[in-house]
Amino acid sequence: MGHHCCSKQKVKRGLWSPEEDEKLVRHISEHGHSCWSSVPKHAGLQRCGKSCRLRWINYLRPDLKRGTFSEQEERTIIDVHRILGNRWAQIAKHLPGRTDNEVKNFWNSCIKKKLIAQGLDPKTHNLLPASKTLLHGGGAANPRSNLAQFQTNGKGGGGAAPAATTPFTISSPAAAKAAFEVAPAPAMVPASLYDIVVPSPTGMLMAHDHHHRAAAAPAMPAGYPYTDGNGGGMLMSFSDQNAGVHASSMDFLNGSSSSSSMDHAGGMANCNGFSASMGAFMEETATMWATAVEPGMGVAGMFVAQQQQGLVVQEEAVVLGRPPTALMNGGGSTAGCAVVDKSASVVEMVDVSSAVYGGAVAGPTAFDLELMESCGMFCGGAGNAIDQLPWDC
DNA sequence: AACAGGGGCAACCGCTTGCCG
DNA sequence: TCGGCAAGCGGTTGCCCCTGT
Repeated sequence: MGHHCCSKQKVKRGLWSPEEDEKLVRHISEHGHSCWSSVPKHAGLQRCGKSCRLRWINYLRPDLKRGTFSEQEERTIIDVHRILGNRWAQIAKHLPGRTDNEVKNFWNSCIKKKLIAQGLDPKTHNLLPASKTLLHGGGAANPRSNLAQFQTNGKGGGGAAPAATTPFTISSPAAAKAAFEVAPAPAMVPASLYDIVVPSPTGMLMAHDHHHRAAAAPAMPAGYPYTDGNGGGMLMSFSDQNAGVHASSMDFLNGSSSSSSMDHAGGMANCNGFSASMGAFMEETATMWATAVEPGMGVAGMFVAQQQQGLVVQEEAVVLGRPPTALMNGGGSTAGCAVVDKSASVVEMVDVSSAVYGGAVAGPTAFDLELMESCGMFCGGAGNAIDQLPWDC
């Protein structure tokens, strides 16, 4: 069955010839494509408008990158896919010059197989059952759960598609707390794809800030793009304009924070277990954001204060009662801060001049709200298990 | 050299969404 | 509010090419 638009006319199907390509390119460069259904007629093509549109978007557009995917692109796809699932168009938006079709094909033909080969379920990014059995067999007990363990013990795990594609499976603080506390020995996250291997049995995907926990923090691997080279890792910061300046740093690895703002931001009572679980969740989100945002995309979506310079700024802000942004002028090679006005649903980004961005951003910028929404952050979005978190915001 | 099988990729199909009258 | 149309999107198909036998 052809397209409804195709049924009205005799259209050619199959591969496009160079002549057809040339006609389409010439027509669009001269007249644009205000209405795709009229393009084939005006361009002199025996194709349906839909086919023309696809050909243009996936192949003829001048801004397409083409060629093999870089390691960074691959990592981005994996990280964003872990959050968004098979939303190829959304994923492709984080890869300039790549189309959803290209990303989808690359995933199906390459990444998917790599994940499976490493014992990961490409849908959930969890360890496959066989791998879990193998890895959980005699592992040493460690209360610090890694991502795979965290997800495995959440409510979703597998089964129905929505849950399966949802990277976060906390159904409630209590459930998360329980899941976290009874978590069996963690398994190592298979190496190479996530590119972060810590030399400890914890298998954490990300180290935490060594400014606080230098002795305990696992070192980040050399070359990991979001570290300071001193072993420091990710750090998330929150501030609440309603409550005055209220910045905090989160120590995800150890399930604690330098202030109570995590619970405050979550709109719930203090709960150590939840803080730990929430930390894992936020860490995951941070990973995705940090990886998904590419230089030069016009999107400065970073909710992560990075490395110790950022931490110092945040802490100083608390002490001085000044917005952390006021303390971030110069001196740090990498610093970032997000200011969140929950009541007005406004998120401002300020100065994220890190290697991640290639120094492309300076001054207030727009946060990647679309991505946040996709992730179901801040009670937004629908269809994501994270929505079920009783966040009061 | 011929054939079979598999992988990769371009294109298609059909459902969903958004816009407009 | 509803229906029609166009665009967007994800899943699937089928062709082509490469590699192994």
